[in-house]
Amino acid sequence: MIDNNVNLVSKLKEFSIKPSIQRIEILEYLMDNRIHPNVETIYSNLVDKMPTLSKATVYNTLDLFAKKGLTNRLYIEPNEVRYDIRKDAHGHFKCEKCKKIEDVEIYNIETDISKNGYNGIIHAEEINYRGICEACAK
Amino acid sequence: MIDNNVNLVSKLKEFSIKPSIQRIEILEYLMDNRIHPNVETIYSNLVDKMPTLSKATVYNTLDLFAKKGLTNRLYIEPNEVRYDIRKDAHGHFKCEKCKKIEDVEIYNIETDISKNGYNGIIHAEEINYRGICEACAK
DNA sequence: CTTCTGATTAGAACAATTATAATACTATTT
DNA sequence: AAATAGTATTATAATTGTTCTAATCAGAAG
Repeated sequence: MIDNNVNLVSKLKEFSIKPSIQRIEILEYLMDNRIHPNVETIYSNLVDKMPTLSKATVYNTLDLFAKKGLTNRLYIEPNEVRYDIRKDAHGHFKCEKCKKIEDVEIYNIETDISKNGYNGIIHAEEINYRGICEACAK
Repeated sequence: MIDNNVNLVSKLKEFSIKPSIQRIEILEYLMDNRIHPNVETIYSNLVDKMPTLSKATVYNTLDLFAKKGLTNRLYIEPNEVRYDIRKDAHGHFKCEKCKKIEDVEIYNIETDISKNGYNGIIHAEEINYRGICEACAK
C-alpha cells in the first residue's frame, strides 16, 4: 500500500502535479478501474473512503489531470464526460445494449490529418464507435 | 421554393420519414447550414418562421432523422449534441479558440476495426480532433 | 506568528436533455 | 359527414451533468 502510493506520487510528479490525498486516490481509482468512468462513478466509489470528498474536487482534479496530459477526456457519451488514463493510441466502442465502453485496438491507422494538408495544431484525437459489442452480438 | 420542397420531401421519403412541415424545415436548415448546429441553434433560427415550433419537436425530429440514418449525432462537444447531415466518411476538428467545428478530410483511412478482429456490429463511427484550427494558428 | 497562495468544500445556479400528460392534427372507416 | 385511432406537437416539469461562487482550509514563505 505504501509502496503503491510511492508509485502514484511519482506518477503525479512525473506530470508536474502536486500530490494531494484526493489526487492520489483519484489516480489510484483510474489505474485500478479501466472502465472509462464518469465523475459520478469516481465520486461515489471514493466518498466512502474519503467522506469529505466533494464532486467539485473530482471535477477540478480530472480537469487538472487532463490539462497536464495524465488522462484523456472522452466525449463518447452524449451527456457526460468519461475519463481514460490509457494514453497510447486506441479507439473506443460504446455498446448500445449493455452500455459498456470498451477499448478497441486500431492498427494500420492513418488519420494524421496533417499529412492530408491540414495545418492546424492538434491537441487531441478521438475515435469512437457505437453499436453492439461482441458479447451482446452473439 | 416549391421545387425545393419537392426535393426535401423526396429526401425524407427516401429515408422512410413521413414529411411534415416541421421536418421539412429542419431538414432544409440542416442542408443549407453545414455548421453542425446544436438544437438551440436550429430552434432559434426556425422559430421566427414557425412561431409554434417547440424545442421538443426539434429533439424528436433529430432523433428520428438519426434513427433513420438521415443525419449523424456528433458528440464532439462535452455537453451538447451536434447534428451533421453529411453522410460520407469524414472527421471533425473542434477549434478550442474560435470554437468552430470544421469538417476534415481523412484519406488513406483504415479504421475498419472488423478487419482487426473485432466482431461487434458497428452502427456509427466518429473521428474527432481538438486543437487550434488553421485560421487561428497563423 | 502572520500572511499569502493555492486547494478544497458546499451548495447554488445553469443549461441540455428527457419524460409526461394534454392537445391538435390526419387519415381511415363507417 | 362523423367517429375513431393513431400520430404529431406542445408545454411544462423534472432530471442530470457541469460550472460558478463564496467561504474555509492547509501549507509555504516571510
